[in-house]
Amino acid sequence: MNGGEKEITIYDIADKLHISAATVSRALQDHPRVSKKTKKLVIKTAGDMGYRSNSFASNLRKKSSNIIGLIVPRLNSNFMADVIAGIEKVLNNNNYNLIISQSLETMQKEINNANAMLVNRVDGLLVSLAYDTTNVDHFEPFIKRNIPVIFFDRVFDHDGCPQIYIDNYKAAYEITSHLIKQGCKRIVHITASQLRKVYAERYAGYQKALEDNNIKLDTNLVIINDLSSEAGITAAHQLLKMSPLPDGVFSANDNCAISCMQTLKKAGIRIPADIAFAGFNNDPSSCVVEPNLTTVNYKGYEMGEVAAKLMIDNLINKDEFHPAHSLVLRSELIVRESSLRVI
Amino acid sequence: MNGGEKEITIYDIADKLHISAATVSRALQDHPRVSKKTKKLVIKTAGDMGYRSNSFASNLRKKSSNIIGLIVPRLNSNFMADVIAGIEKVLNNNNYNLIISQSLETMQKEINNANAMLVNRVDGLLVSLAYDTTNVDHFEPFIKRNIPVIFFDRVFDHDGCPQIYIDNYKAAYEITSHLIKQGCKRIVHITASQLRKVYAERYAGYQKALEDNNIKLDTNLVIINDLSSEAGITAAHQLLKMSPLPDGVFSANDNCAISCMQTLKKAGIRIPADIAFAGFNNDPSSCVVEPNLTTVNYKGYEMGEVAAKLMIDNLINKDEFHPAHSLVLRSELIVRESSLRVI
DNA sequence: TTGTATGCGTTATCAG
DNA sequence: CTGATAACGCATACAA
Repeated sequence: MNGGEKEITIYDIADKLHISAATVSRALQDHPRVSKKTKKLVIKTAGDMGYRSNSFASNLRKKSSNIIGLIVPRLNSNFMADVIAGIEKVLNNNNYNLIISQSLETMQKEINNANAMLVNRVDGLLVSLAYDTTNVDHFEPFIKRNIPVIFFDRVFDHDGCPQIYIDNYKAAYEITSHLIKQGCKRIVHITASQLRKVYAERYAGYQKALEDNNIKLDTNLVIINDLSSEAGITAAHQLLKMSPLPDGVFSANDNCAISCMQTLKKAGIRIPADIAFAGFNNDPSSCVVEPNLTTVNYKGYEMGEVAAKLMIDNLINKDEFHPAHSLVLRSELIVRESSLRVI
Repeated sequence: MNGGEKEITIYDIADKLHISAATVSRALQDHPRVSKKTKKLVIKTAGDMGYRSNSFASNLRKKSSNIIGLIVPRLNSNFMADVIAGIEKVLNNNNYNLIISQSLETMQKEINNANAMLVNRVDGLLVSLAYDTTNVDHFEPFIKRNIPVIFFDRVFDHDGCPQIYIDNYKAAYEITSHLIKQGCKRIVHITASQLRKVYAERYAGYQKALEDNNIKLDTNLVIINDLSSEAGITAAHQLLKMSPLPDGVFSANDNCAISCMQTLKKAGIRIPADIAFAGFNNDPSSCVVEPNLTTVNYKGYEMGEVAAKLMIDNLINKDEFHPAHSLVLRSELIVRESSLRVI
């Protein structure tokens, strides 16, 4: 019972104009070997008759959908919203559409989503992995079929899958070094699942900075959680129980840093005098919180654009040989009051 | 050149098992009139052969895509990210997929997006309108074809299109009354395009609250912009030039309220003593800013869930008669320090 | 420049 | 319970 009247097809247009369906099809595609006059007539008639091209039939014939799939851990984060906005803009400008789903940080749902994308016959897949994803076998069916799979942010090493990310190691090294320069000696690091390279590398950068400054790594100062606001509050309570009190915190995201900082402030801790703080992401809230949060600027929008552009390039030059080149985007340390000690 | 080997079809499975393609098709759909044994065998063989159902062909036959379209003004806002997360969850649980696009607040792009959705043959469309959309003719092709169009948040009155929103008039009335009770007499209202009912009704609620408290509306105190952070800064400078200085601000979103508040604070204005503040949305930043911002809690996630559920209901009972009922969701005033004056 | 004919892979109808 | 067959609407190879 879909729609009162029957849908118009190219045959209906052909009948009306006493030409063949093939010509109508060609005219609608702006095929070079159709006279200007017929094209104009066909397009006008199509409009008048309320024709809409049937993408099912067209896709079936062409074996491509012009749809790109996107699988992310969560849709509702500032960072991811920016990424998606960037992706959508680029795809839309290139006449591709975007179909999205979230894994909610579980590998099982990520697998289900991947299968749905496979059945929906996306022309390419953009992926940022869930916390607990241990392998990427669920993307093999795409790779086997030469459907490009591009990882961004939460990436995975796989031959044939380009990756887009920032130099997390370097950024973490810089931010930790900065804290040390501000006089911090007992720096807590709050991070998430070490299965994800982003977090493992931030941790590694933190370690290296300590080492280069002759500070021994104290694993009691490393807290692994899910970097949520709630986790930040819990972490704050953990910190308060440490003795001596840490004098610095480097959280792997702003969200967690902010709630942790606020909880500590309520407990009477002075930021940055007692404990200096640094986050990661440059969330809007990072320059709302007082004192403003030192962080790493890490533009989601740009990452989305770059990922989508790389996808488009891959699809356009599908026949040519493509080394799976990866892209490392720039990030920058933004020093704000939360880590600045007046000396 | 898509994929090295040929894609497996139900015919290949049929050949291998020496049964008909029809039986394979039925088995894969778990059709009741297929023996358990055949079903099991077919499903196993399909898996072994690396079969994936061809949704193009299937959709072509069934004339439905199981895809829902979503058009929003911007993807990267806290509110919208929550909405989308809610929508995706519900759709995914019901085996529908989500295809999204953003109008970037322009009607022209909204029209283009709508056309793309039409060609992509979405089974239903969820829409939140751009600032400058003056009519909804571009959704007529859907309505004509009985494809459900549901408006949420930035809605439009149209017979046959359900709407989901909150009572903006009431919320604005409450928040303005609250400011008045705190002693505010010259309350600035910052809002956006009055083409959008959400903003027009908030403005109306503001006016009504003034009126009920015998405060004369002063249109010089009403600022219309795009509610961005930048607009908040500009608004702050406008406020500073007003004399006498206003003693309250009700901004139609938190984002703008926060940047305005921060700018005023830097200029030496005390919040709430000199100027009391209230926003709208309950953005995460609203409880990070100091003083914490009084606002209206307005859960995007729930709105997304409700919209998606209504869509699913519509699609499942497509044959039955459906009055285009609308839904008004609950919202609540959250009073925080930004508007609390110690008396 | 246009027309003819065919197949893309399913699902649904009908018959057994 | 299973099989044969006919659409679904379009794009393209081939013919004219």
